[in-house]
Amino acid sequence: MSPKPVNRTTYAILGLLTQGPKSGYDIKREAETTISHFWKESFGHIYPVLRRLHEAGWVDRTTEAQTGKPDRHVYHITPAGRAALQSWLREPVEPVVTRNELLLKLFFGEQVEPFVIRAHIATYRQHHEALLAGYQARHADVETDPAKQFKRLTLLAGIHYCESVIAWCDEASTSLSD
Amino acid sequence: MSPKPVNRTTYAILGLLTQGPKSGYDIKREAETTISHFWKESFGHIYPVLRRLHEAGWVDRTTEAQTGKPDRHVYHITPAGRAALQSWLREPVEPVVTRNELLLKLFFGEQVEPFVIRAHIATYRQHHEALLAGYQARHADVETDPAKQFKRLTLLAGIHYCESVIAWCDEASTSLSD
DNA sequence: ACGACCATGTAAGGGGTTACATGATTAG
DNA sequence: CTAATCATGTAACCCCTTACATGGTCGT
Repeated sequence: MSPKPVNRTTYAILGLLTQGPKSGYDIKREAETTISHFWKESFGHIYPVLRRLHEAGWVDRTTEAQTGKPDRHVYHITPAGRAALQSWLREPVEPVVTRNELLLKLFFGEQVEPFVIRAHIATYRQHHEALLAGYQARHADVETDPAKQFKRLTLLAGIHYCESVIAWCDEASTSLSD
Repeated sequence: MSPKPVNRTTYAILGLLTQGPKSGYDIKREAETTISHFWKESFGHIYPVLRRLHEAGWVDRTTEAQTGKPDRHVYHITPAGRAALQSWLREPVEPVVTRNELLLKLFFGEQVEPFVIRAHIATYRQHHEALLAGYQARHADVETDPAKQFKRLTLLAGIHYCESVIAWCDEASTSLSD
């Protein structure tokens, strides 16, 4: 019940735990299949944060002994954890500027031969086309299920984003070829 | 001429120094007026990095004595620094997943009353509308100057991005009101 | 035989932000 | 009189990733 953990990993984990008890390993897997298009977590951070969540009383822990593997620690969100998550959900979202390395290279593009930047943009476009295809497939899977509305909307955000990137790449390529 | 600095701040600084010699203070100001829509730097990082760039021989430094202020250190990019920048510019851009806190809150939206999420989206939309207006104004300023093509394209990316966010917000709002 | 999956955790280290310390000048 | 601008730098701190350590089972 001591120092409140406050980083964003905290809330990602608490959120995933509202969908059922999970081990650290489960949390990683679940994050990869559900929120990975806008959120990544690593084991090296998940385990220490789970420990702090436990100390803060935001999660309970049960241990399942296993043979040939480390004990499996299963975490359950507590009412205090749920309250902490809700209070975070209600807080306003601070706008942040995301660093974009492609744009940084483009901005200093005059320092290299034009084909270098054109190639970067072509790769960037391809990457976002692949992402888009993935999002569209996953979107189709959840499109008609009203219980998956929130998930659907996060995928829709990805779709819009990729489409805008692709359109920009095309404009930029044209502009750089003149 | 010792340990190569390799972080991204390094290259942002080197890039800005190709446009003329600058002090740490100048670099911060310049970053804010040119690349701030996709890149932020803080003093607490600029000064130590400049020092390492100097030690690596990627920048030269001249000192201007001043009255009532600390000495002004002006940094000039060296040929070695320029080569380092170019080699970085030629390297492929690694795709990264950017954490998006709004989407994380949305994903766990069922944990709070619907109006909470709707309000977050409305704020998000407003914010991106304001950004869009700014980008459009700056884009108009550079639209006809072929020497500012790269800058123009980074602004265009911001415009596309904001438009896609706004369109998504509208779809999401409608979907959440049904 | 080899890799993937299961399962936890630590250690090292980098990258970055914020706050602090100092202080003169100038504009509103 | 207050805030902003100029100007440098340090210290504390957090957040997070990568690599390491360990090792059994299962599929191909």
